[in-house]
Amino acid sequence: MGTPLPRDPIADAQRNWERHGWGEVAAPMAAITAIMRTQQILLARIEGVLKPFGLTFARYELLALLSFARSGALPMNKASALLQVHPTSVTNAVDRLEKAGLVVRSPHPTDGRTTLIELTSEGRTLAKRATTALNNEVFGQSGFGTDDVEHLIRVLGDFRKAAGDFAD
Amino acid sequence: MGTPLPRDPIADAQRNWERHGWGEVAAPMAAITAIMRTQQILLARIEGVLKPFGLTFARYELLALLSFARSGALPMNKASALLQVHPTSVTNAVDRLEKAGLVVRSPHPTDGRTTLIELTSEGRTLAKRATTALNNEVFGQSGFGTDDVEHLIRVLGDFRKAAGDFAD
DNA sequence: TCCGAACGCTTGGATGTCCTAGTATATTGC
DNA sequence: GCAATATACTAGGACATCCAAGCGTTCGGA
Repeated sequence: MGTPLPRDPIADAQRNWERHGWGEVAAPMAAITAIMRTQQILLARIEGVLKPFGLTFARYELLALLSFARSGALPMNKASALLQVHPTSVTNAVDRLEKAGLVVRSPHPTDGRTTLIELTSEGRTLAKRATTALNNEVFGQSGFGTDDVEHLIRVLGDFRKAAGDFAD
Repeated sequence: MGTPLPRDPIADAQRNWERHGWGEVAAPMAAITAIMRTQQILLARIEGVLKPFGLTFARYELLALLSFARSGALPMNKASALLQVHPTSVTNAVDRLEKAGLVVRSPHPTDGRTTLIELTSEGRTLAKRATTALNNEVFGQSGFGTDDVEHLIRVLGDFRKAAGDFAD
């Protein structure tokens, strides 16, 4: 977005919270705000890597999910649940992926309500290439130390579980 | 989005990554994906609390920022830099806040290019009330332990600094 | 058996984010 | 002093997300 700021704006916000009598919740506020900002940075990096492939993160996630499905196909509601996004978001992504020839919609063999999303061979190839790029350029250079990665996985996993994402 | 999944989809993705020969980057991938999902959950909670006030998170952030400015006013480019969003996003937020009577635009006294955003008294009052609600209903019940909060602030702070957010 | 409730997907609308381009004002350099 | 460059904001467009509604299909209890 531009040049680095002279000081960390989130640390400033934390101090402001404390100064206004909200010391009790200043730290969680800062942590949550940091998560929001970190997500924004990571998303920008990911989108940057995917752009040459004509993909966005939302579309890539769907392609990757399908590529791990045994048959290369999944019902739309299943994809919605696994990606944890609203069904209309999946409809949107499938529309565009289908237009790009990366997936096709097909009717469910036994349930007339359900639509299956199926990877085309182009889709499978592109998913592989995009995954390689993301692994090399983003996940392989996350900037997080090994211990920190483990800690994040644990802490955020507990949070997601408590939020009702999964039973496990 | 619905019922909890039987298993953690991110842990599954991590296993898929390992199974396909990407063991080296499977953990960072899982950590990053967890950050994306956690952000989504937190944002939904925040928006839920702000909805009764007629605010979204983007608009709230701008109100809060202004409420901490000595004069209750900031140039748009300053707000854009501090909130770390694109200038057009600030334009968008100000348009809506101004329509709601919470802020007003005024010309900069010495620089004809610059527009100042100024809190109205309604804006200041609403910011206070919304902050109280967020502190009580979100930040005060984040679900993160004290140690984890400190760890998140440190790890994500290092990450943001390395990403060029601030010099400090 | 059959009708109401539940489920699955899509359409339309509101928001937010970013990018690109355009207009106006300031600053800089010759 | 004036032209070239830089800065500040806004308009228009592409995407993504969610919610509310509508339509068709399936399930379940009387």
